[in-house]
Amino acid sequence: MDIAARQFRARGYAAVSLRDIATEAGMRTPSLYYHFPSKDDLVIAVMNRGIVVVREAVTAALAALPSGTDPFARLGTAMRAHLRALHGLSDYTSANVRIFGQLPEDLRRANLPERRAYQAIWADLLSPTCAGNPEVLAVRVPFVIGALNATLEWFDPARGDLDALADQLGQVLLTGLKEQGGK
Amino acid sequence: MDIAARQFRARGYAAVSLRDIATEAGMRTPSLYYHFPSKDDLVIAVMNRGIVVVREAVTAALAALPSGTDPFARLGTAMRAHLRALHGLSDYTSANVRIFGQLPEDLRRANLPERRAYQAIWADLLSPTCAGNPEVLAVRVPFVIGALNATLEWFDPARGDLDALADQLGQVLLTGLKEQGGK
DNA sequence: TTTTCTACCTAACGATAGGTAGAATACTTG
DNA sequence: CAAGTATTCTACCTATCGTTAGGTAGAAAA
Repeated sequence: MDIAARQFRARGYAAVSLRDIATEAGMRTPSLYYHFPSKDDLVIAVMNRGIVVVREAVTAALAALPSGTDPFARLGTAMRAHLRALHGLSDYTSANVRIFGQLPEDLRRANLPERRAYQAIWADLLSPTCAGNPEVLAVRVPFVIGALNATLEWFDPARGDLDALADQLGQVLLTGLKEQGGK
Repeated sequence: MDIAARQFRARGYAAVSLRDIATEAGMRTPSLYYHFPSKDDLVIAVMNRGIVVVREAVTAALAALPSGTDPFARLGTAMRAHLRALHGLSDYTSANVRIFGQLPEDLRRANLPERRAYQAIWADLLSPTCAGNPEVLAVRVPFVIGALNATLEWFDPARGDLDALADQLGQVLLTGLKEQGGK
């Protein structure tokens, strides 16, 4: 599964064949079928773990905060934890974000329960910013998650500081572009 | 190309075969080869047009503004035009955003010149928010474009008002989440 | 000692992919 | 109308895909 996640992340869902995965794992293709009944089951397992990993990372980071922490500080912490999971922790979360849009609909549906559970965390985090307006919340939750996930397409943690990125994005999302972005 | 863009947008790059495109176009697969020398050439043409379309839409919207318009009003106008191109105008831009991450590296590289030209527009728009700090600008440009593009994964223009979305996202991006999102 | 399980193997299947060769048809122009 | 060009056709190729069938060596359990 580690190998599958790495390859899915790097090259996409359809472009990675079971042969590719088996080769890197040092075995023959059909041997994979001892561990997974089909490619679909393998990819579902990778996808679900991707959400579990990031959810655990975010909840752990929030739990480490002193109780009564300012809602905006909690948001910043969650953003940082999410970005870390995306760019550093493992390939599962990044693989999930990368290939979710490439999956046929039934595979996507299989990942929806995990995704909804994760979105619920962000709904809690963001509801203080929405004045109890559910329509605003319903937009802000996917928007923030989507904006963070989109960094996967352009930010390279090998060439830039992940913490600096988290700081900058936290500032933009919390205080807006009108706030000058200086040192 | 219209049909190819629609299918790429809906089902991804690898999942769409030349047979699918030809069938919907009312012809046989080899007939496509009269118009495009390969699938790669077809997809490159679609990808490039996708950026051209959104760039023209944004520059036209900006040109229609009275001269001397406030930089933040210009930003809001550009965001709205970008979202319109993504969700309404044509399938080329949405296809581009959807499948760019799925393409093999050489095809992605073929689209980079257009993408860079489009990013230059946003660099101009955003530089007033960065106090002349090039590192901040280098983060904010892809961040804003990526955040807008990410709406493609969760917003359905058939079930929500695109203008309302543009208003909300403009507010969040310009003034931040700390600004309560009310009516 | 007999049986079952684990973790792989080789060989091959049907389906589908992008692509090619060359004949047939449609359209335009002298 | 004839010639030539533009477009689409039929028929086929090779490569690769996910998957299945059937088997094997060795460890674990009965």
